[in-house]
Amino acid sequence: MIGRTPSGSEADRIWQMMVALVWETRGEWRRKVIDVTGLPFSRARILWRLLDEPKTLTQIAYITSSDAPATTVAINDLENRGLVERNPHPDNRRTKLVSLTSAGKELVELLQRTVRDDAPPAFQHLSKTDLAHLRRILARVSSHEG
Amino acid sequence: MIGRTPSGSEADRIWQMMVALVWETRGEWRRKVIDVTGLPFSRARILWRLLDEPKTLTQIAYITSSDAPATTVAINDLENRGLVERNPHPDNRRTKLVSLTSAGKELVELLQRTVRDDAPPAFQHLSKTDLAHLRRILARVSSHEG
DNA sequence: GCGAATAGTTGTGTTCATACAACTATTGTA
DNA sequence: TACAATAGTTGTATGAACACAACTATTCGC
Repeated sequence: MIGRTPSGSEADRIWQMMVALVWETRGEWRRKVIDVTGLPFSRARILWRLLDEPKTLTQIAYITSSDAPATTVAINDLENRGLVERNPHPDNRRTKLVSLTSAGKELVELLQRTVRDDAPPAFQHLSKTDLAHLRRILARVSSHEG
Repeated sequence: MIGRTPSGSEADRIWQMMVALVWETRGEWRRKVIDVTGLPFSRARILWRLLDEPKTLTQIAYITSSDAPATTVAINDLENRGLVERNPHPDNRRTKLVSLTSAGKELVELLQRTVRDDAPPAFQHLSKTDLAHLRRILARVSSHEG
């Protein structure tokens, strides 16, 4: 369904090729995440993001682009499953820091090990030169991001 | 949440960079699609796929990786909105061909015009050479797909 | 200290997605 | 012809996502 929007520039068209390529693989990957974790995808996604560092509910709401009530419910769910815990914030007693429990951490690490987001076959067959080009270009785009 | 799976090859790592890049843009894009069409995303997606050619319900179920009942419901919805119609299949009276009505076609074309999936800014700033590399590489991957 | 703003919780209602069971109609085949 | 497989429909149940309204607790600015 992507790669069909005829937008302006050459960059846009190439971008859309890239989106199409990636998009096609996401369905299966998503299902695998759900399978391995036994969690709804959006919950698994929160766990993943907590691996770096604990986050407040407001931060989580922002990341998931949902609102405060939805976030409370999600964190309640994860807390009930023993994957996450609320801790008091050192500086502000209004806010709570959500962090992974050891079980939560293990689950994310399991996810990383089992649901390998490997490149599709055609991608694996690219030449070393092409891969180098691609890496360089993507790195450039990523670094200019945000 | 992506680009964090430490898989094997260099190709895998680059692939994951690409996924991360694309993934970040999808939320907003999805919301825009919902906004413009006034449809749930999954419905809009079906319309999009029908632009090429009419499809049977089984084909649509496969594309959306949902089952037959869900597909019937989705198509009923789109039909009630006047965006889609069921026609008899010329060769097989069991199957029905779903095609866009003129209103449906107009909606998809509106979508294509308004929800432009433009490349992110950093992408726009790539050199002509890099864009050419990228185009060539992506084309190679796409053509080897499936 | 008081009022406004912030952080989070609880509860409600709606829409979507998903999965399954049971059914009709048609086609293909032993 | 009878039986199995295919295509689609209807109904039901459940879980998720999303958006509000109303609330408590805490903090910040005046």
